[in-house]
Amino acid sequence: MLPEAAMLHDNSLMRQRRDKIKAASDAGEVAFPNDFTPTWTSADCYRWFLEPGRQNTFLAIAAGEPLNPALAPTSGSVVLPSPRVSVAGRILAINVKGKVAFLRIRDRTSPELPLLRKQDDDLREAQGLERRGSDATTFQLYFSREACPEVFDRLLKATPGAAWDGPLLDVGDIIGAHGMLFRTRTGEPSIWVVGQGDTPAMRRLTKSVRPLPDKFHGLQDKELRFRQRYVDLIVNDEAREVFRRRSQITKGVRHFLDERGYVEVETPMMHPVLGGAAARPFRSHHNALDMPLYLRIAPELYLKRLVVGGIDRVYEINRNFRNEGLSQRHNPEFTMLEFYRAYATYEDLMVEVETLIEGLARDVTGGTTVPWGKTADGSPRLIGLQAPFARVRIRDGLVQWGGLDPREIDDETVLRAKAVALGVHIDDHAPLGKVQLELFEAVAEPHLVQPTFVIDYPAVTSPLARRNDARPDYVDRFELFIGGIEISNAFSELNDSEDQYHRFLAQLEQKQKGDEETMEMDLDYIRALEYGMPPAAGCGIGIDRLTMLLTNQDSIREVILFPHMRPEHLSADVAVSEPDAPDQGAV
RNA sequence: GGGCCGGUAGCUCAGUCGGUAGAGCAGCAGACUUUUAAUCUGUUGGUCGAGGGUUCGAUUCCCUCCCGGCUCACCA
Repeated sequence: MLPEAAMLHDNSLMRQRRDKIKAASDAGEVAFPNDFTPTWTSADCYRWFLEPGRQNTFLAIAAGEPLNPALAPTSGSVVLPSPRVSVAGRILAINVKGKVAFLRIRDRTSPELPLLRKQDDDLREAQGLERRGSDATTFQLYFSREACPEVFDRLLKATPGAAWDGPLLDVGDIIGAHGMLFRTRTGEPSIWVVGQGDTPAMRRLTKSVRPLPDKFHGLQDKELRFRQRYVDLIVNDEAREVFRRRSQITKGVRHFLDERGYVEVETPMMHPVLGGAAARPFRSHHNALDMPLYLRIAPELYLKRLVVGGIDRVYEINRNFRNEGLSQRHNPEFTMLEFYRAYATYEDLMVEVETLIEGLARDVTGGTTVPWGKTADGSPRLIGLQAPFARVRIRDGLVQWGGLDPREIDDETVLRAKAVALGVHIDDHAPLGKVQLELFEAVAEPHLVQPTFVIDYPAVTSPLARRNDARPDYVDRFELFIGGIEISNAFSELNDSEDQYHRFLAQLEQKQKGDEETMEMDLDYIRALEYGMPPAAGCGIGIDRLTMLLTNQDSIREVILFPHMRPEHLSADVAVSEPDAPDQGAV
């Protein structure tokens, strides 16, 4: 039985928490209110503490109000005026200590807190105070029974005789609180929670019926982390950081391209004709039109139609779908940036790509040297992302890493023998160019850790790329490898409609030989080219893989919020429905 | 699809050379007026992934299946 299956059933912890909802309802409260407006975020609060004179322990009193005797300063405390603040968030820890209590909450600004805490530490150090030294992503609320006895007894402590004999709050609940800013004896920026008039010190806004995972170890099971990403995001700081960076990356890409005059577009994700890449598609069907459709494997042909239409600089960031195997680096749907630039060559795009990636590394990681996995001795492997990147020709790579003599590069017999010796499988019907490419990938990719543009691609493997003027069997194309994985693929675009037509024909021939990943003839695309596409170059960048690189994650599933999984209910159904099965005897 | 490893409390894990299981956290009861993985005392909680076999007895051994992780192959 899957752990999830068990969780579909109620358990004692959940029953207990549901009873607490009922206790609140019975007391006349709205169980799930939506009338609380936080006025400050946790980051707002932190920044308040960064102001001069607020680094050491102090007690805050509400500005303009008399000192509340319940908030009597401990001996030696400085008293500072504080604004009254309302904050809201999810409780990540409850710590009741006699007649005081501490809650740690998280809100939408929590990712900013580690940096703010560091700034705070720097200020404290400059004044001869101890660094707090914490990278906590939660913000602290302080309660004293004296300041808010009704809240304290009802929400945080057992109250004998109450509808529910115990604290009504649990870790995981979402609360709204009101109070003043102060620093505890240990210097922790906190809110002294205290009500004001009709404003209660604290209210529960949402009850969490399911208990959260272990507060220290978090959620470790990868399957549960991916299936229940919401829980992963609640309890695992690293997961939140990965997706914060992913958002920065896509924003950074858009900013970079927008600044250079590119126009963002959205083209069809359902294609009547398969094209733009070599891959197996997902098939669908339109009922009203009674026609087959493919989920797109690449946006390329539509984007180039737009270049024909006069959008000389165009890009799209969106999903591609490929009906192929799953792996650490492959998800059936993945996010691709493609951009096209008229009057540019693939060499121009190399500069554009290395500038983009260097800039993203700076924006997202703060530098151009990023850690990527570990070296053989266990220390972090470092990748330098400062431009320019290295460039290597496929034939040079075959010589350098494949141990081939330069004269053997065009000898298919020698290459195939080499492939067999290395245990690399290459189709018998593959032409020389494809043999070269596959052999190169086998021998060179492990060496392509530092960013490297691979160039000199054989024309047969690139049916949409422009031929090299001097050597028509080759195309003006590059692939960018970083960390041993392919990050980008780009080429000068073929805009000769007649050549394009014949290359599509060649694809059809490949298909008849049994290749399942060929493109189809796209006559409308040929027609578009016949109107004339300006000379152009285009580039694709795998956003998921780029995110892996800039977050040091070795699996694509760590950078996709909801990676593809087997359907969960197959196993859960068995476990859950068994007691009610109508014909249990007939097995 | 092949190979290797795994599934034990809500979570993180230990354990049982075959005699129906433990810890920490969470929960519950209590103590504690500045904690931050708080601490201390007591305590609840388990169809040991599912089914079958061997056995007096299976969570443990065997078989099948389900689910997952890693890995190889195809692919970006």
